[in-house]
Amino acid sequence: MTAIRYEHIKTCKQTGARLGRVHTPHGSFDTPTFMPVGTLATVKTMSPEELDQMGANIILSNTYHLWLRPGHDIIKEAGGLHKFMNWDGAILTDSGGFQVFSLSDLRKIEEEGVHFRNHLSGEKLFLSPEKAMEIQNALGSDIMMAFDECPPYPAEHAYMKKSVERTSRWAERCLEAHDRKDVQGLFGIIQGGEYEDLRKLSARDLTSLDFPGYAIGGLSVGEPKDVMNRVLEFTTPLLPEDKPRYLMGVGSPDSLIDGAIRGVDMFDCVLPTRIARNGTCMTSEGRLVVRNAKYARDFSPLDPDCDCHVCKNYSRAYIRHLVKANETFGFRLTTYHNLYFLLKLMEQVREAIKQDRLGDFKEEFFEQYGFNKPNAKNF
RNA sequence: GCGAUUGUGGUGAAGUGGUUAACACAUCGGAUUGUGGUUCCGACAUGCGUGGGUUCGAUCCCCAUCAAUCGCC
Repeated sequence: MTAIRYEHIKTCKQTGARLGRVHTPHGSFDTPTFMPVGTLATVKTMSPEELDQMGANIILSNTYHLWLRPGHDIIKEAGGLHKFMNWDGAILTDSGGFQVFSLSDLRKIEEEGVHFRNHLSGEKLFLSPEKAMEIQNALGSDIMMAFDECPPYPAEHAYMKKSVERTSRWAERCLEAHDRKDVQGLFGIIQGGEYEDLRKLSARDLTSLDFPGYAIGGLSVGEPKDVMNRVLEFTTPLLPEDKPRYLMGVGSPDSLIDGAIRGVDMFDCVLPTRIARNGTCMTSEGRLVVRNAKYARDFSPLDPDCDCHVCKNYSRAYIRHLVKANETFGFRLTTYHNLYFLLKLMEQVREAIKQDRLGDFKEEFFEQYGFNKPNAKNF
């Protein structure tokens, strides 16, 4: 019995995008989907009730951060992460592989694992495939991620090859160490940077291990958009059609659509929540920096086309005031709206796939959002 | 009325007889993609209360004047 099962519903005739449903021990969710990020066992500023209200049914949390604080032993004692944070939907945990590279300046990679420093205390730590599995088993997430290496962009082919091979060996060790396969599914992570031969190598290694799902890692690490799209184009066809595909760390509206078109089912990103805390919102007419002075007397909603709780009840002027004054409620409003915006976008993407018109939808959306303008912002 | 002290950008405040007058906050922009909630980067005083004077040169020295604060009548 496997914890995670992918149900393919249909493929968009116009683009090849997939409509599907993923079943987990904590409910099912329709794909393509976006997963809000809750690093420290909370999607910053949002309550689980609000996440539920906005339509989220899977969130991401973090092995690395929860290991350091409060400690996975405490969460295990609480009865697992779901009970600990009072979230009954699905949870995916990142393995800590990325954090070791993004948060720590001192790190040393060995075959056994990675030595690095705790970004909070400076204490020396060691993370390995076995340790990452032990922590995620203790957390009890529905989807666990393999411990991988995420090299920076750009990286030399020679280095990338070594890294990919090591990540494959680590993936095998993860599978070996994971001992709750009946209630937690472990996803493998395809690496290989921008190199087609290495993506092939990585995909071949990992698919031979038969994971219940596959992630594409090493993208959205600073490479241009066209590189990401090209890599996706030659990587998703290497993955089995009966398993979910997860593009890690991607969350700008255009990338979500471009990813879905290339066969991706799941996405996660800190972008909507992070920019929300700095007063930037995603709207159907593009990015809106609500803290800008021009909104001081603008009593219209963030997005006139949005039917979320925030847009129905609060004005730009009010939200700007709260954000400028550093009021928590302001961050809550912008965060709620941004997450709703992306969840709604994915709903529209699914509907477009259903109607075999995702290509048309992309055109319309890009036009309205402003991605087609010469000096278009990234998101 | 007398005495003392102080007058530097929106605010609080450094500072020196000599190129671009610190810094902080506020303000105004920008950034942000497997999380930095109090993050990062930029912009922002042609002028140092006002008027004279000394000097090659004054925000910094001198005089006058105005203002504020404190104290005394």
